[in-house]
Amino acid sequence: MGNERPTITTVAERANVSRQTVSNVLNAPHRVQADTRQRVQAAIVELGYRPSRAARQLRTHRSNLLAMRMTPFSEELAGSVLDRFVHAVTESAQGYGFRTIVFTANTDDDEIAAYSDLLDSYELDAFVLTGTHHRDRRTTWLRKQGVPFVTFGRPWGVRARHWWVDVDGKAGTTAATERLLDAGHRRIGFVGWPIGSGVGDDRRAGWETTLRAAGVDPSDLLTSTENTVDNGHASAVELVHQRRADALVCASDTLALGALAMVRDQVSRGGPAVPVIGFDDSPSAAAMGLTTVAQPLREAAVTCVDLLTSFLDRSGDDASVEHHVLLDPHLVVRQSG
Amino acid sequence: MGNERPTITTVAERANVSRQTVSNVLNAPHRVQADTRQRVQAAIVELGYRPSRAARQLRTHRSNLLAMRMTPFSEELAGSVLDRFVHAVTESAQGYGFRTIVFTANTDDDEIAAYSDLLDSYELDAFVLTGTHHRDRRTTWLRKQGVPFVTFGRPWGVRARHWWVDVDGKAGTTAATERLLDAGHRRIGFVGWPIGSGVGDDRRAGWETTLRAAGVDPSDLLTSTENTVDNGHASAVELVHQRRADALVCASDTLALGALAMVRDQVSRGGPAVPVIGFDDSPSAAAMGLTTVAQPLREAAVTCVDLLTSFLDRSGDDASVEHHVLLDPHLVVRQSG
DNA sequence: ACAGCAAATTTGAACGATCAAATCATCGCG
DNA sequence: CGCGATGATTTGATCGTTCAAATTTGCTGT
Repeated sequence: MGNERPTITTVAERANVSRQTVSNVLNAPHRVQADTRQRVQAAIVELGYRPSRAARQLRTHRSNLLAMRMTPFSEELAGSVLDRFVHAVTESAQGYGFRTIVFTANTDDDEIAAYSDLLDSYELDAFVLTGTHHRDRRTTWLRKQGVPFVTFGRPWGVRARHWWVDVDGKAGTTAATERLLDAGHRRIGFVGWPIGSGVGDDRRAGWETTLRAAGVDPSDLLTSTENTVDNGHASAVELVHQRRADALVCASDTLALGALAMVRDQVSRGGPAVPVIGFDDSPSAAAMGLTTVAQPLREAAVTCVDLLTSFLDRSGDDASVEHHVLLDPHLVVRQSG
Repeated sequence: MGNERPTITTVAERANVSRQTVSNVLNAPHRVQADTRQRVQAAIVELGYRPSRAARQLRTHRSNLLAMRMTPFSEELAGSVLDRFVHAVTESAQGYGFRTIVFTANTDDDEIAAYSDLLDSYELDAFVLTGTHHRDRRTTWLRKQGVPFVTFGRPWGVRARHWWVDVDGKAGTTAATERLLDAGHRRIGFVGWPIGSGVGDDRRAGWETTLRAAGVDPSDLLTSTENTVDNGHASAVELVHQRRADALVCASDTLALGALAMVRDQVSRGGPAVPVIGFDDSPSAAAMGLTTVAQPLREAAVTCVDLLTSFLDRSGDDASVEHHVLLDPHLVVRQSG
C-alpha cells in the first residue's frame, strides 16, 4: 500500500492541479475556484494529508508555536495556580492551531536565555509570561527584540508598557473584607506578604481601603511574612491573640491554610470561630473548606491567547497600540468564612 | 550592523570552510580535523549561530521534540502529581536538547488524535504517557505506528508490552501499614478506590498482604469509593465508628485529607487520635501535616527521558528489548501518623 | 618517484512547503 | 474584432540544513 507520507505534490497529482493550488486551498481559499477547491479538499481527505510544519516554517518563519515557562518544580501550593493557567493557555491555543512548548528556568536571566534559544532555533511565534514583578527584565528584553508576547500579570514598574491580562487582586480582597464586615466583624486582620511585591501590595490595598472606609483603623491588624503555611499559622496567632482580630483575610491560600489550622485548633478548645478567607482557590482550599477568592484563570488564559493571535494577525500594522484586560475575581464561599 | 540571522553558510564563509564542514563540526565532530574544528567553533560563537531546527527537521525528520498530555484542567488534588511530573520531564529533557510540547485531551481517543496530528505535522520524536490503565488504547496505537514512547505507569493489561517506569505502590502502602503496626495498631483500615483500577488495586494489595502477614483479617476494614475529599471523610466515619479501625491508610492524599478532617474533628471532641497516612505527597499534604507516601517523581522523570533517548539513539537496532524500571516510594512522616 | 589508500573536505541534490512572477482563460467594451 | 483588465492556475526559485557522492590532501611503502 502507498505507505509514504503524502506531500503537497502527492495531493496535487491526485487532484490534477499544481502544488501551488493545493497550497492556496490551505492558505488562501478565496483565490481558488469552488469546484477545484472541493476536488483538492477531497484529495486531502482521501490521502490523509497534513502539511509539514517544518517545511512551512522554513519558508515563512512562522512556527505556530508558543512558549511558556512552567512553575519551578518544588514550589509550594502556589504551583497549582500557574499550572492551571498553563493548562488553560494550552487548551485555548489549540483552538487557534497553536501548540505550546513549555520550559523551565530558575531566574529571569535563565528565562531570557531560554527565549533566545527558542527564538533562534525554533522560531517561536510568541510567548506568554507569568509572574511579572518590579523591574522585570524579561519584558524589556522581549520588547527590545520585537517579539510578540503577553503577560499574565500587569507591569508593576512605572515605565514598562506591553500587552497584559491580569486579575484585580484589590477587588478580590475588597470583596472578602466587605463580606466579613457585613457579617458584623470589625477588627479584620490581614495576613500578608512582605511589602514591595506588586501583587501582594495590591491585595493588601483592597483590605486596607475597605477597612478604612468602614471606619476601622487597619494599622495594627497587619502581618507581613513569606508565603508558607507555618508563617500563616504564626501570623494568625499574633493577630488573633495579641491584636484581638475577629476575622482574617489572607494574601494567599498557603497563608490561609496555616491560619485556618490555628483557628480550628482554637475552636476545638472552645474558643471563638474566627472566619478566614484565602486567595487563589487552590485545590487545598477546596479540600479544607476554605473560603477563598478565585481567579478566573480560564478566562485569563483565553484572553491572553486572543490578544496574542490578534497581535500576530495584524503584525506590524498598528501593533504599537497597547491592550490591557483586568478581570474580576469572585469569592468562593465555603465553611471557613 | 550585520543584523541578519546567521546561517550555516555565513559561518562557513567566516571560517573559510564549506557548509558541510560546519555541519560536521556540529553533528560528527570526529570527522573534522582539530584545528579546523576550533576555527569553526570560534566562528559559531562569534556570530552567535544557532542551527535552524526547521531546516534540520525537514532533512532528517527529527524534531528534537517530545510531547506529553497535561492533566485535565479541573481535576482534583491529583492534578499536582502529574503537573510535577510534567515539570520534571521537561527539565530533564532539556538536558538532552529536547523540548517538550504539551497538549490537552479529554479521552484516550482525543489523545490518540493529538498524537496523530503531532506526528504528521510536527514529526515528534517521542511521547511520554501518564495514567496507564487496563485496555489502554493509546499504547497499542503507538506500538502499531512504531512510535517511540515511554509510559509513567506500568501496563496493567496482560498483553500490553512496552517501555515503562513506575513507582511501586504496593511497597508504599506496605511501608505505611508496617509503620502503623509497629506503633501498635492492629485494626488498620484502608480507604481505597473502586476495585478494578491497576493503581488502586496495587496500593490496596500492599495493605492487605501486610495486614494478613501480621495475622489481622482485613476483610471488614476496607472501603472503596471514588477519589474525593468528601468520600474520604465518609469512609473514615464508617471505618472508625462502625468497624472500629484504629488507624487508616489511604489510596490517595485526596481521600486522606477527608479522613484527616474527620479524625481531627473527633480528637477535638475528646475522641482518640487515629493516625492517617496518605499517598502522593501533594502540596496539601504538606500544608496539613499529613503523613504520606511520596513518589520519586523527579527520578521517575529522569528515568523516562533516559529510556527515551537511549531508545532513539539505537533506533531500530535491538529496540525490541523491553525496559522496565520500578522505583520505590518513601514515607514522609508528619503529624498525622 | 609514484601507485594506492585513507582521511579531510567540498559539491550537487533533496527535504516540503511558500513566494513572486509568469502564463492561461474569460470577459467587457469601444 | 481586438485589447486591456481581471481572475485562476502554474512555474521557477528559495528557505537552511543534511545526505551521498565526488574531490582534494596527505601519507605509506617499495
